[in-house]
Amino acid sequence: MVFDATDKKLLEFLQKDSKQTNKELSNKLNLSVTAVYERIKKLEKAGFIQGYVALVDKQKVEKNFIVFCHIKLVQHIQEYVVSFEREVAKLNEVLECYHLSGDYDYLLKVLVSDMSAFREFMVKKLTTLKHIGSTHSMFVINEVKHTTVINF
Amino acid sequence: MVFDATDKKLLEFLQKDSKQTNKELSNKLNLSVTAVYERIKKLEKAGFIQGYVALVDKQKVEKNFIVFCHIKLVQHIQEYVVSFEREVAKLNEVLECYHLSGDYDYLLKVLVSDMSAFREFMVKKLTTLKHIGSTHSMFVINEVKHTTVINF
DNA sequence: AACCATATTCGAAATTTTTTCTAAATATAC
DNA sequence: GTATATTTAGAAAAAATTTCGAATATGGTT
Repeated sequence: MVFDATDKKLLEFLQKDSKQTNKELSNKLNLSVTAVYERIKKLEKAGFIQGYVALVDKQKVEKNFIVFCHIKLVQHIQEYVVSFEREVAKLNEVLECYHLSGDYDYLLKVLVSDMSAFREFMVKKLTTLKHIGSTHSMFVINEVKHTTVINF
Repeated sequence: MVFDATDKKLLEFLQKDSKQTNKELSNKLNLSVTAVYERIKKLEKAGFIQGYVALVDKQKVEKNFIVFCHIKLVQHIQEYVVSFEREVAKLNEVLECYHLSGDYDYLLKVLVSDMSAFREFMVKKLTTLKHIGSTHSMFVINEVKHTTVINF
């Protein structure tokens, strides 16, 4: 599939605001409404666009306490890895989970309402997962930047 | 503003797929199309919904190399903090930046195409920022989970 | 350069969705 | 219990998306 400069610009715009009309986009791209429409469908079908979502204000819904958790597994065998990854992905509080190089095996981004909710999460959910060795938590004092926009 | 169980469900649906029509949402919520419409407008105006975006597949656009960077400032004075935060937020490769408690001051989530692009980013952009003391990079082997959906 | 096959583009029409409007129903406050 | 908002619903209007056929451009081949 061809993916030209116009497609790039289109993805740029849609990543910033997906509620723009095709007419608005057609003006910005100097194209017809239909051309914009066809390009978007092409990008969707080719899998460039994974989906469209509403972004919710964390503060408004009282989920404003972010914690990054480093996690080591007791042992690095296949079965433990697969099982841990499957179970951790199910936890709603875990927004992101990465398998890392370096001293720790995993990095989790956890979102809860406050410190007491985090304690609850640790005791009731995280530490009850099988095969976990040690954990190390880092608390976020301030979110300086957070974007879903990928530049390319 | 009142924010009831129906609003919660509505935000849940919109966080997963913002391209659903109000008619589809009205079926899921047992409401009329207009009721859904009014609730969405209310949530937008009250700031619960920050915006609507398209999510792009990292692999497709060849930006699939994630690095978490810990950063220490040379000194923790107001001027350095403000200046660093302003400058780091401008960098396109930096998707997220957090001011942290603990051993390191900041945690950055950096997205680039590959290791050589990361080296370029470190040398040309990150380490040229003023007031940076030390950095420590952790490379992502695998993204186990990544969601923009906040559960509440 | 001429040719073909494939892609993309355009404008108009058809369809669908959003938005507005009015009135009825429901809830809230006094 | 009555008055005042707020929410809801259905219909109509406005706007957007989607489809369609034809024109234009693009890339590869001879």
